[in-house]
Amino acid sequence: MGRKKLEIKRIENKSSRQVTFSKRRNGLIEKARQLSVLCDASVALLVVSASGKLYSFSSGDNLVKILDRYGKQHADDLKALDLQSKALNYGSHHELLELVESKLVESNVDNLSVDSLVQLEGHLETALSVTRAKKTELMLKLVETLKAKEKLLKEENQVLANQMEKKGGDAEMSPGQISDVNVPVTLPLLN
Amino acid sequence: MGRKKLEIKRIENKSSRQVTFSKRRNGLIEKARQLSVLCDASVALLVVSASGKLYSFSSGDNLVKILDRYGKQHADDLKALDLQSKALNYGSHHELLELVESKLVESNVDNLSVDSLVQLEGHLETALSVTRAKKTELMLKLVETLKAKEKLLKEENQVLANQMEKKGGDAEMSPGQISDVNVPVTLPLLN
DNA sequence: AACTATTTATAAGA
DNA sequence: TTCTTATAAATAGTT
Repeated sequence: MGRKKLEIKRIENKSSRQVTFSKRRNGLIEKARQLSVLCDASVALLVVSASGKLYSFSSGDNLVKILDRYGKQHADDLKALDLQSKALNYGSHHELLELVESKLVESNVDNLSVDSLVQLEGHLETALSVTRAKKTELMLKLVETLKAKEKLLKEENQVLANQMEKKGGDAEMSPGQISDVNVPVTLPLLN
Repeated sequence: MGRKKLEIKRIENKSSRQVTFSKRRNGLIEKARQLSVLCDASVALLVVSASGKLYSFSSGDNLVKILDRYGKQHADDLKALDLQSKALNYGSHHELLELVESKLVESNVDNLSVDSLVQLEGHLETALSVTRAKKTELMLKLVETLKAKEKLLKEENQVLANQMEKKGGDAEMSPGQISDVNVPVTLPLLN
């Protein structure tokens, strides 16, 4: 739907690929929203760019908003615990379960229809997917931050080493020895 | 994009809502496919109709195809075990984990970049969501089947009761007493 | 399911 | 990125 008909195959030019990605992603998300509103459907959409950035839409707005805040908390925890993600995963599932339980209690389980349970399950699946993807995004950011820090520290180290050299003296330190904070990044594949 | 501009709010007329759902769902899935191809992005789309039917798209075709077959196996198991889904859930996760492990071994983990791991995680998330939703769909079908069976049996029961009545005699059976197979359907909310 | 008048999305260009 | 605009695509209402 543009000036020319576009073949559906990978766009080789990088910048036009990015522009198209941005435009079509927005369009897709808007279409997903419209479908969920118009037809009363449960819709979940996850888009991960080639560079690992997450964009998502979910019709389960309430839960997702809760999980957005939750995701921020998660980010802070990750920073605090420095990638000790295992415990956090259990934590997150636990919290989510509590949330679900309270939801079920407040709506009087026994009177729920199979249909509404199925719908709830759909929302939960979505919320879980979004949470996991968000976690990945946050971890990526964290990794980038750490890499940036590492780079700065190495530069500082280099400067210091040069200063030592000027002063002269033994017991020199090779650059990178102290500041080499190559964090062992073990991504949890399944939560 | 039709004869008239349509407000984005729930379509009240049921049949036009269904028609619109069908059209827009197809459109959305096609758009999702195009985005993933054109821009080399990982896209997952789940749509659940108000009646609980699942439609999905995922750019991780390989895994999803495997999981489609896997879903059929799952269906057979469900039938065999008569809704003893708890054990099956563990089974499914276990099998999926094995699949992942073999994938990782065959591609030599140590050489994988963070990016490709992230991409793999995305695919797995999708696959898991699809599996869970498919499971729900299958369970719904199973429930429908059982309800249909129940109805047939009740009718048969009624016929038999009438025949008994004609013959005359004591020790009659009230209809529905034997054939009342109301299965306690406890849907597992989180797998 | 098709058709078709319109609206919408978007490719290219600025 | 953002805006503009010519054109392709999607789809609302109709048959």
